[in-house]
Amino acid sequence: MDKRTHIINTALNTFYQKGIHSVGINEILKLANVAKKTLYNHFVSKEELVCACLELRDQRFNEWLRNQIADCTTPQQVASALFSAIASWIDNKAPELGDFNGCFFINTAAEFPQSDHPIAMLCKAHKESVLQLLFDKLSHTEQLKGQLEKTIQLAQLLMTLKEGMICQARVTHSSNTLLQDPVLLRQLIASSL
Amino acid sequence: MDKRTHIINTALNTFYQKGIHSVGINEILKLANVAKKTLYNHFVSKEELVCACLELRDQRFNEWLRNQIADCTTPQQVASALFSAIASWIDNKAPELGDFNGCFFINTAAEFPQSDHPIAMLCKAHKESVLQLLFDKLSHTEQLKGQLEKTIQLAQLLMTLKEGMICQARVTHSSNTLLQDPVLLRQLIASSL
DNA sequence: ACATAAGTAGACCGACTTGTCTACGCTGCA
DNA sequence: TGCAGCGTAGACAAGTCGGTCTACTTATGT
Repeated sequence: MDKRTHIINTALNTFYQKGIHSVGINEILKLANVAKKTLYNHFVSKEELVCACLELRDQRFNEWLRNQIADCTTPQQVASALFSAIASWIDNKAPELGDFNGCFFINTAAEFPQSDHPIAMLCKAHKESVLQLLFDKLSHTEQLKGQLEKTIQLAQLLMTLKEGMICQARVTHSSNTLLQDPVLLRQLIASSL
Repeated sequence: MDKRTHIINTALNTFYQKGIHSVGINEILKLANVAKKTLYNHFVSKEELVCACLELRDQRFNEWLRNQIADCTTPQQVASALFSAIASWIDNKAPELGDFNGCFFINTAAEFPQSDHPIAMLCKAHKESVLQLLFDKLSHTEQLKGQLEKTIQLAQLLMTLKEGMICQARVTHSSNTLLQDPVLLRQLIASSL
């Protein structure tokens, strides 16, 4: 396999499970069975490696989410698919995303509080791209066609609920089945239509 | 002032703004104008100091939140007060909680991923105590008296929305006014009654 | 066949980390 | 008066970090 992508894969897994500051370059080298020179041949610094990990994660997560909501044609279906997808991820039934350890971007942003830091900016960019993804999907439904304002509102609401689910699960180490209740879901959607 | 609490105050402010791993003991010593021996006279290690910070923060945050929802007598009022309180915190209008930098407990938990670590357990405990606080308040309202199951559900939902608001604001550096819309709020509550 | 590139193993550097220890100053109490 | 006890200032130990560098090996392409 390509050395570069192999390094990024190993680093992403390790960073996601243990955080950035807690993982040294040497640990990644051992896990990847790669010499230090090889790593610094592909990346000028640890920071650049972290950025590559964030980009890969962004790509993978968005693709996964896009697939999860691919077949939805109504806002209700989008919301239902979204929340059950997140729930299955929390329950470690989404192997593409690795063992659940919260949102990699929120975790990483917590370690780099300066908002102008390149790493923090990538975390922000990810959240914007996910919001865009939800917005696009919702805006193609019959119920929301042409209703820009309401579509934005609903996408925002879904994002907030998604983040809440993930963060709660991360800290409490248990998944919240609340948002899979179809009755509650219908009410939630109704409030934005 | 008592040296010990002065150290904890300084440490809490600094850790909250910059994260735990990014802040060395020496930085705290300088900011607090305190000798190293004094610090290690009160705390056996950095970890113990971090724990003291978490406990102080838990105390302050819960007291603040309790005050914010003190006068509420209906679930709608609780939800409304909760979300506008969080929004004002995000907009740096809650001086008791310091300059907004997300949830200290979620940020800290992200830096200590091992769930059995004392620090991670304090973070989890905080979330449970906040949930309990909301549950207690809701269970004293006329509308939810005796309805244990529905009360738990609504408290959970409010928690999820609260976490979502905070995490989103942390990463995107902007507050989301969506949850202050009374219409949406009424629908939300209605789904749990 | 041989040059060039890319790999390995790991010593090494300087900066930084937590935590200990020495030497000394101030204050309050018997 | 004298002696604990708590404080300051900061050197120091022991270890980790990111990153560089040397010396050597392997693979590839003309």
